[in-house]
Amino acid sequence: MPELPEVEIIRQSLNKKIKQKKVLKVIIRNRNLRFKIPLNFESHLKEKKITKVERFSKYLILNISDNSFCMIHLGMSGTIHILDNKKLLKLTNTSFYNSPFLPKKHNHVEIIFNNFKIIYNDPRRFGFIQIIKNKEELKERFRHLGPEPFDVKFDIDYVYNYFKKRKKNIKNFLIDQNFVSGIGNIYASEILFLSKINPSTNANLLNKLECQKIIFYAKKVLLKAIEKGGSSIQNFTNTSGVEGNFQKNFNVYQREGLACKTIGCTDLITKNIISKRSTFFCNTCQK
DNA sequence: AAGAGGCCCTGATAGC
DNA sequence: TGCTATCAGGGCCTCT
Repeated sequence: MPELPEVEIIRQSLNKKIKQKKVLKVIIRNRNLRFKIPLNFESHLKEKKITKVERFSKYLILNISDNSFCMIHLGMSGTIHILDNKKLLKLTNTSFYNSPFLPKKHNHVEIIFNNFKIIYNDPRRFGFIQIIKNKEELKERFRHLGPEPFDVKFDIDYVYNYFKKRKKNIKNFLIDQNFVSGIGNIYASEILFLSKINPSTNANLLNKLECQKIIFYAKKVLLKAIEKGGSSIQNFTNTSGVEGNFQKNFNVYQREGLACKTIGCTDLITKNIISKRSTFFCNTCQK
């Protein structure tokens, strides 16, 4: 489940690898991702340079030399691998695959460069790859998304006023991309734990101090996760050295029944289903 | 317009 | 052992 930090880690290594490189060929084995990959996808990329790789929220944005964009979303189980002439590099550790090697199944898209290729693998096909014609179209595509937690627009006035006129629990808002973009189910639980706010709390009941805490810890948790190379849900080891470590810093996520990490707290972590999503919290620390 | 719920998909796991 | 049911959840869609 790549969220903003994991996508940022992938962006960094992908940018290093393919910036200013020319696409020689594109192979598509399965067009049926979340959205069908259009038939002209291959010809659109062929013989063009990738000028740089950017990111917004959980979206990777490959800038193409003709001023168009190739947008990639990894959905829940998408991974990107680099197959070098000599070695295989896995750029994300968030899939359900345990193997550090290239999975045999579900390699849907290959983008081939001079002496290496990048491979998009996605067992559940919740991800997608789209061509965006120009900047205006890109802006339109992201129009519905709220600011990232790092955005100066994500401030106390925005958050407090947003909550004031709405009626939904805070957990739901944190994973609502219209409100704030980039946070998913894992980091939402972590942010609320650090903010000492119960995930079921109605957002319009939060005072300004609590809103400030959410803003502060949203930034802090995501930055820390990026610093740690993202989160690996499965505990595998990999020789390519691109594994994430943030899962070791989880306070609540997937820690149901384990001791709360707050010093002096003797409670156990609880799991609740909120709007069909598992939510982890400490009933004592998060009132 | 806000918010609830459904759907897409495969693999891991639980239960019989 | 082999079957079926359930769960995992991001984004988009429909309905109220």
